[in-house]
Amino acid sequence: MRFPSPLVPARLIRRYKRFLADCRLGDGREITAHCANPGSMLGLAEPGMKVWLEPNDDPAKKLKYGWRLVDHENGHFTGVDTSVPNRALRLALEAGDVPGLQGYAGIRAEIRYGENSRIDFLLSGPGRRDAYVEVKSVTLCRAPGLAEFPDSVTARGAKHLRELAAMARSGNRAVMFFLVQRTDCQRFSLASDLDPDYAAAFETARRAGVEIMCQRTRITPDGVTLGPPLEIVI
DNA sequence: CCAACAGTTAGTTCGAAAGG
DNA sequence: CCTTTCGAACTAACTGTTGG
Repeated sequence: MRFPSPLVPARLIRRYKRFLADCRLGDGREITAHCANPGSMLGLAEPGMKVWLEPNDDPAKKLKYGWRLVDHENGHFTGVDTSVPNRALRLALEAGDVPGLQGYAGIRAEIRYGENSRIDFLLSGPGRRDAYVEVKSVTLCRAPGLAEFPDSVTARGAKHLRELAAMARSGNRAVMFFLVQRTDCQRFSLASDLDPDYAAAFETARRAGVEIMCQRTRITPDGVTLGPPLEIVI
């Protein structure tokens, strides 16, 4: 997935009200960028961080920049846009590049299921079980090389796991797909200390037959693509 | 009177649904 | 068919309401 417009570097001044981030551009101008991540962004919204913004000249948009990346200034990046994982995974699914999820003729997004939820991807094909795939964007890293999810309490995430478990019990494939939007991690684990309820729901889902998948992304200011699988250590 | 709980709000995106 | 509209998603902080 390529960014539609070339990103520009900036420095984060502060993030506030979930969706807003004041930044200083290279020419010294201070602007407010849209933060496409309503999560806690633990460790990723520190004032002074180098960030990359996507400019736009869309008159319908109030904010002329969107925050896409954190640049750790050591060659590594973290993607903060929560809509990127779904787009990048869709491209990879269509290209047949996702191990374990290849050869499905039908790829549909945002299909209603469960109790008023939507599944990120419903994969189907002749002669095989439907596969319900839920994608989560992983950005938390507290120990070197170890990516973790979630980064705060997520009741919705736990609900998604229960609904995936229900699909697995009723004979479908159900996949929890963690997409790590960081280039500096090789292993993945659950942040059970941050949300014990989520960790419990995860174990229940796994015992019910929900498959766990986890892949890294390759990130540059040009775009984001899927990378290799991570070792899951739970 | 205060704590606990419920509802609301913020901006953008995506895809589904509805309308022409 | 294409265009427009609509709802859901994301979470924290705030306001308003309720109950002990």
